[in-house]
Amino acid sequence: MNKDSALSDLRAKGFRLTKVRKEMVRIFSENSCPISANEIEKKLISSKSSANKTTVYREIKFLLNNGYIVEARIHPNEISYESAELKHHHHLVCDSCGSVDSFANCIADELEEDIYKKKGFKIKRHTFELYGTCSSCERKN
Amino acid sequence: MNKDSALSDLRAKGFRLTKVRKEMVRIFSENSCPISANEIEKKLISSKSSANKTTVYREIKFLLNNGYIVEARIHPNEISYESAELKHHHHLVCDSCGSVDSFANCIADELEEDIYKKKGFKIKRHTFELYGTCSSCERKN
DNA sequence: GTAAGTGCAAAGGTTTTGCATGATC
DNA sequence: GATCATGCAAAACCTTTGCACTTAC
Repeated sequence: MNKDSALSDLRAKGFRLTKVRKEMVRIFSENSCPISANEIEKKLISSKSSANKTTVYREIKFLLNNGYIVEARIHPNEISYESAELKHHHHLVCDSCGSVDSFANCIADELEEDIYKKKGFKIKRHTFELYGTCSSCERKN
Repeated sequence: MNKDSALSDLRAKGFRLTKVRKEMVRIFSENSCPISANEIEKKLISSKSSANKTTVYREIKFLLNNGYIVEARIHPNEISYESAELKHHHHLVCDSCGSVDSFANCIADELEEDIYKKKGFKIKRHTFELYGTCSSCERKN
């Protein structure tokens, strides 16, 4: 998402522009890879805008409910989030080093009509994450 | 998985056939939809073979490590599992009623070579779950 | 009998909730 | 000054670990 347009958008909708909110909007706008509540908390500390974990969770929920960010489940037992404005894509998660790359190929759209016709199931969203070994870890073996 | 072949397989490998293990093998062999530790615990109680949650988790880990079951992440904050012998498939999860259907279409295999050529990333496994509204919930609206 | 499997209690990690305080508009 | 946002403490979840007991072989 674009930081400035998101902020003026939020203001126009009557939401308050607090320190944490502005910082989190900035973090998501500058970050190309999904991040967890824990990582957000660390980034807030680094930028000298530290916030309570509860606040981080509440702000995540706020940005999620208002469509600024989306979920990405790249780690077990931890939900990550990224800007909703990024072009539709999915992730390549390395099992060895944890690095996250992204790729754009996706057939969900093509499946959508087919599955609706066959099963009457209306797809709204989907997850599609690939796990394996990245090139640099592959070279080490 | 086939219950009897799984049990004789386990015996052949020198593992013990305890009550919980036999029951869980049966549950996974008869269940076509992914289930969580919590749901397994309930099924064990129903079949009068109740076991401690810890035991359920340990048995899940055991069956997972030995290749009898696989993970399916269809719910947030909860891991589900299903028989590893089912033909490769993915899930249609209804946001309204929670029902889980499955479908076989998957492009991960086709992507595999392409992504390896382009990025050097070696895909080992993947998630692909579709969320939306099932036909019966769609009719109600 | 010996190892593998179990139960209990306790703890780890992530996420949520209640309530009083503080900041934004 | 009225809400919305925050912090703290506590709790709710899911899952794991340590240790003593029990069971399958």
